[in-house]
Amino acid sequence: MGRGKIAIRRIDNSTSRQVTFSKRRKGLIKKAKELAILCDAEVGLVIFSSTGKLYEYASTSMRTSIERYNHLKEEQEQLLNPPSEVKFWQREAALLRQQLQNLQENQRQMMGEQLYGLNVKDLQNLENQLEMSLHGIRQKKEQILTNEIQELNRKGNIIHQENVELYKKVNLIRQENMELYKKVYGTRDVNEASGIGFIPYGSNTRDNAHIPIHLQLSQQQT
Amino acid sequence: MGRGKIAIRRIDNSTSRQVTFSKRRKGLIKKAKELAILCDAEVGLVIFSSTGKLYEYASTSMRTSIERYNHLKEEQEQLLNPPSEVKFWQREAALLRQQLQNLQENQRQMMGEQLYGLNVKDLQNLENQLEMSLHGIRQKKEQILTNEIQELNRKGNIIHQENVELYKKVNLIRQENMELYKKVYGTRDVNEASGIGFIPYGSNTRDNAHIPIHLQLSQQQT
DNA sequence: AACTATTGATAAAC
DNA sequence: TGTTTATCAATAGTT
Repeated sequence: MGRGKIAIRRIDNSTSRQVTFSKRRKGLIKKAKELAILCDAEVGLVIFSSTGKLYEYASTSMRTSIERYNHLKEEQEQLLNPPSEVKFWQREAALLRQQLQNLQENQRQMMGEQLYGLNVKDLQNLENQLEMSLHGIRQKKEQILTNEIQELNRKGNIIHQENVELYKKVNLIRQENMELYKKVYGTRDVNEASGIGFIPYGSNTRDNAHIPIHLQLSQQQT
Repeated sequence: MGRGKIAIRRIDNSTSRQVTFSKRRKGLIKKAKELAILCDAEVGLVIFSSTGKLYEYASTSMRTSIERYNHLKEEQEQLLNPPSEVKFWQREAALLRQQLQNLQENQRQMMGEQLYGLNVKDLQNLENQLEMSLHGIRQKKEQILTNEIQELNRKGNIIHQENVELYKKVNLIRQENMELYKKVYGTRDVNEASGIGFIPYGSNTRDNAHIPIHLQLSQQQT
């Protein structure tokens, strides 16, 4: 693919060899990336130029890929060896990897991706499952809210009770105060003189002192 | 590049994902090979399919490439560390690699490849160098041949001397024999009766018994 | 480094 | 998995 085709053998001219290296290296890494993304594969690529410079690409991380490669190779070499403890862990890892994959598959479908290949029944099941999940989640949420409201009501009532008690005390003290005032200044109109009036219980502007005050909910809604 | 272009994101359909994986994996490995050959690079490539299967390509060997990668990475990490014995060997290795490369370059030119970019003077030098080499080689070869010829001549002379001695002995014995024959059978023609003639020294068909026989050379010529 | 004519890779279909 | 074909992408040679 170019102005002309070239034979696949070492390019003699060092300049054009370097140019080609630069171009093709870029292309190779791009293709490696695409493979990893398109096909959900793990790709590790190292390139040493003829001058010893390193270029690399890894879809996850080079360390991880190399480790995985080494483990796999060791595994292959152990096919003839006596079954050891290693085998157990290898199976364990394979199992976990499988589980992880299933889980991912599931989650992808739950997220509404990767629906290709599912028939109506599958989709119905998925829908039902999602609805059940949703129902459970809403129920849980409502219960939490209900509990919180109840708790707030309880606290509100307690505070209201305290409030009533306090009003009573205040009025008692005012009356005592008024008696003392009369003894000191005579029978003049006490209210006008002091500016401090008797406040009967239940004279709030809001006429709701009997019912608990509904406090603002502290929980944020998502 | 295909019937239609596709977005670079995970392919949902697992069947076509596998098909694409197979095709692109093949293509990627091909391109990796080409890069290695065309540009004289060392390439290592590992691919794990989403099912965990390993596919790999290495222009030299995967172990080698991984080792080289690890060493290089360690080297990079040591840029901040105190200069150690490792540094020395790293430089040594770099030096050797450079030397190796120069040598390869040289040899390639000596082999008549990679002559691009050389001017007439370079070419003349190269030619002179080659001619000097050739001269030395021929001289060496001729000396070996000369020595061999001398040695053969020496051996030939010895054999010839032995031969002469043997002839003399044979004739002496024949004469003894003839004397005995005469005593037994009288004066009849001894030669016709026995069929055994007197062979005088020097009566060879080839009249070269005096000069050493030039034996066939055992050395093969290249 | 930018530009194209070409070849090569590959997506889709079978 | 292999083959075919239409199309897009990579790149060899050039400026």
